[in-house]
Amino acid sequence: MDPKSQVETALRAALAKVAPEHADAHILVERPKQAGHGDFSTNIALQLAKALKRNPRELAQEIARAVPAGAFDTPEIAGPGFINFRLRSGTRLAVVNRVLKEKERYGRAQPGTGEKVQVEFVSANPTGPLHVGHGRQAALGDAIAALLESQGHKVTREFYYNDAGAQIDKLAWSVQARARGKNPGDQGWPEEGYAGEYIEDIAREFKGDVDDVEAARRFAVDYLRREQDVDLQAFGVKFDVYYLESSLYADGKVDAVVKTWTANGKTYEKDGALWLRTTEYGDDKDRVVRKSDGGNTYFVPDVAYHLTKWQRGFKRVVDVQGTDHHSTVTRVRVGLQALNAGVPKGWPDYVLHSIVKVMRGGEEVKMSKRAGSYVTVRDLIDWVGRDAVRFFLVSRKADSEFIFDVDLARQKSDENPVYYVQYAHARVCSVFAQWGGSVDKLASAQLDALKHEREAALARLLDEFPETVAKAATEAAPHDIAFYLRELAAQFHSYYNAERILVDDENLRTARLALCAAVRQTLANGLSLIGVSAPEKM
RNA sequence: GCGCCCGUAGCUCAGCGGAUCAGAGUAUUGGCCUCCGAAGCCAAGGGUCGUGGGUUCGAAUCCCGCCGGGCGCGCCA
Repeated sequence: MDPKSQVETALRAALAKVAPEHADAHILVERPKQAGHGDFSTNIALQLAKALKRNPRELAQEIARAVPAGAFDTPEIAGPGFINFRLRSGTRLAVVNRVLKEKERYGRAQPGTGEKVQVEFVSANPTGPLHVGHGRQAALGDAIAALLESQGHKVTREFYYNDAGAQIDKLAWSVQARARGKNPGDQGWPEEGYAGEYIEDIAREFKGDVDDVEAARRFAVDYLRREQDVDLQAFGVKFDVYYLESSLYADGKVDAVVKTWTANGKTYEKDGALWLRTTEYGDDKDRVVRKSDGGNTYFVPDVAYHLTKWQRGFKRVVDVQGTDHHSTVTRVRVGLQALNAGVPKGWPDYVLHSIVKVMRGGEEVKMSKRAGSYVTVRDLIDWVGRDAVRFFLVSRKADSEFIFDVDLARQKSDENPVYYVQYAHARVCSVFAQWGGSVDKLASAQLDALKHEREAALARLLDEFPETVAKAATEAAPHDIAFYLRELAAQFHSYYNAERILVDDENLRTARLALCAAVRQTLANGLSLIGVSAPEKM
């Protein structure tokens, strides 16, 4: 049993004695930030003081006395009534052996114990190169998928191509116009056409009949999908499923959705259009389903698509999208409800991310040569490298605006958090290279010799990793991992500077090497979750 | 106007199922390499947590108003 569970179990037992009527109360066990407050603490006495009409400190005292002896010293009472636990050194250090035994599995749940889940992200229209917003989605989505996998879930990474809408027509017309030698703004240039340089490339390589819009469309979509794939590959992101919007029409799934709504009595005709009574489900107004010109509005295929997700058996679905699409959240959920297909009310989950601003040389960069009006993922990777892009884009809460400082990310120095973490990993590798012994033997190393507070602090942090990962997975919040890694790297660098690892005393040397190996393993495991490499040399 | 999100140190941001929560990085200043990688470490200064109320023994954290910013409010996707 891990130390935290031991503390929880002991507290539960104490509570049963002191306050049997609250024996099943929720016991919050925290890890105090200040080492002086021990390894764990609980505010349970403060929580129960009122109900029991007791003085919180006295109650805490009584609970503390009732705690069965275990893997920790006698609990202390502090502040208004906190109970602080200090682990015995051996208990605390045991995590080192655990990490070395579990290796890349440390921090992961038993595989195959979870559910079938899906993360949908990027889902860029095939109308141009991927921009930085897609990059943020790719970094977030892939990390969220990895986090869910770490909890034992069977995860499908899915990319949805809107290859059937009006924007594709514009793409085809733009390519056609370029192929005819027209430039943006010329007579005959399509309204709201795509002006980026990449359209010229596509037009140049298009060898088909210029008058055949269908051919131009197919060629352009294929071309851009290939290009996006190349970028995603460079970013290290792989999808399991590419789902084409056009297939929903081909399979009749879009029409089926409209039919079901109508059969369920959820629609009505007005002004020559077909409306869905979304207000029945809390929307602020009803929505048009079929326009007076006969076409569907975009949210019909969206609902049809999400219905397939449900029918494919995904218990949990996370959609990663920009906040500019947040109005679709309600509509997709409501549209699914109106189908009476047994879809739960708040399904699916959404992670909405804010915009990314790219700063370089103190100014915002808005243009890219290739795409014209926006900075591409490829630009970013070319400028700062894949690891830095990944780490940066994942290091903020999704819903906060993100300012990507290109100059900072380029620096190979202490100012750059990516290198800071990777450097910690490389540093351990360097020590092991010098030592030259067998790391495998360290898994069962004796650790009694580790007596410094810095060593205790590292052990505490290592012990915290699994719950950090679990929380990040539940909350779909990869930035927790980035912050954890920074903290672990900081603790390690500090330790490294203060104490020598390769000392003459063999016992101490072995124990310290084991600790370092555990740090390295945990850094590598964390970096892998956010798709960043753990280099042995830099 | 309505809805959602955001407002924490000069700058970029964590913390927000209340207490042991005023934090990190960066910038500034001052130290540390005959010693396992100085891409590192140690130390100092810096914030009435946008603002005004409310709930609570206790609020950056929960509730309401206001101010400031973002995004949505199409028979566009």
